[in-house]
Amino acid sequence: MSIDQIQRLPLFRGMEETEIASALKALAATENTYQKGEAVLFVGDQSRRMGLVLDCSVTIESNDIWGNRSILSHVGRGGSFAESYALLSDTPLLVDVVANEDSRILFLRIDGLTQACRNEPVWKAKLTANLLGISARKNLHLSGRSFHTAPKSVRGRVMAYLNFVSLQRKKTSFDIPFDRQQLADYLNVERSALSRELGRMQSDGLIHVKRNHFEIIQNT
Amino acid sequence: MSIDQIQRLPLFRGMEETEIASALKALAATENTYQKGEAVLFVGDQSRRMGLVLDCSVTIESNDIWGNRSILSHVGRGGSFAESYALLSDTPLLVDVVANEDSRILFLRIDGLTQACRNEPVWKAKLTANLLGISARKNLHLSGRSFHTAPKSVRGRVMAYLNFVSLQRKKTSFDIPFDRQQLADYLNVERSALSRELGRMQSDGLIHVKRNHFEIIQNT
DNA sequence: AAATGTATGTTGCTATAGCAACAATGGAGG
DNA sequence: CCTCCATTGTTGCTATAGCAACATACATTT
Repeated sequence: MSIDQIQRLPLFRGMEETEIASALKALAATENTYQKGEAVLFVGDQSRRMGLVLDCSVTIESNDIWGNRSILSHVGRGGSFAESYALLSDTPLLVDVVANEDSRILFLRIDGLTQACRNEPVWKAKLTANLLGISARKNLHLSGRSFHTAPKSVRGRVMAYLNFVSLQRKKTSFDIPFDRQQLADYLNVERSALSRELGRMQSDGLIHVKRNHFEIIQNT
Repeated sequence: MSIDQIQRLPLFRGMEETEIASALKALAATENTYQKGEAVLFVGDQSRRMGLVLDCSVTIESNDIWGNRSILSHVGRGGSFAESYALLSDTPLLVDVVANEDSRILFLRIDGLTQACRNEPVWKAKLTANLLGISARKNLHLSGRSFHTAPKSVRGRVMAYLNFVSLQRKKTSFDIPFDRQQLADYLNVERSALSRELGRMQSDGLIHVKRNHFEIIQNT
């Protein structure tokens, strides 16, 4: 991976090449690849390392005893996951992290990042600041998901989600990173109920759907 | 407020008295009081300041157009809120913050905390590190709420929540910080459906309820 | 203690989400 | 082009969550 690709990652933004090098060394960076569907981290794991998605994407999900999956979020290229668990390293994971496609993941050992030491290196301060921003953003994402699952009706949830994506992309026509089952699991509804409702919304003239491409039709 | 009370706040943990003084000054700390039910922050606000609960508690909630409330979290004494919005200061609030009782709030201007400057003062590094920990913890709380609202049945949600509180307090008998309506709004269910289900769970011998005191009955 | 207001419990009705089982569609590979 | 497999759509049944309206219990004030 080229250095300026790394510099573009949110985590390393604003850092000099030499600083990144020090950081990667101090954080015991290791890379790993995962096949589609393979678990990157498991419920119950106590990871001291956070993950950084170098290629493709992963899904953060919770699976209960009866096999019901609930998707908490989707992390794309450049995104990170398990920072919270790594920082609070005594807390076992409450979620699974699963590769969506064949993915490349960089692991960084960030416990100890919050232990202040004398003569702190510059890279550490920058990295902490970046991580703080990332954590803040993740908070908003998690809140976002709460909003998308708050409405009681399937239609309400779909609208909340599509509306959000549309605002984010600043387009009324867009792809979503989920297939039907995943979208259902993200919105906490039944797949068949979702399909049914999407059909109804389409005949009601609210949206146009094809596979994972959506278009929101403006009410004139 | 006495200095060692302040030092016990998670945000200022591990900081010397002089460091805290510098920090409070640099963060333009201001205090304010709110009456029960009064809004501390409104949806749409763009606050550059985070809030710190000095006394009593506040609720983070989202109210839709039809008056349906959804409670995202409960922040007690020493807890903080709106850090993410303050750090990402161009992002308008998606939630209301409401005082649960007559509350005292300390506001701190933390935007700019992530802008690195030469010769960073020690207090800044410590504060950033603390804030990172707080943010991480908040992430887990938000995930937690997702788990409590993931089950499709009212009973499932109640059990998920009570189980969690019980584990957290390490007791099978405890008070919860919500009244019925608030618990219903936290779990995203109807208050009457919640009451009905609590009754059923009681006659099924799963729990014992009185007002906001709960007891989980062990299945022998 | 009476009175008032708020919180909680109760209940019948109805809409709809979940479920299961099956059908159709679309893509990938031979 | 055909086959196979994964994804998506369809549909009838049933349980239950939501809703509304009312009843009861509890707390607070005078």
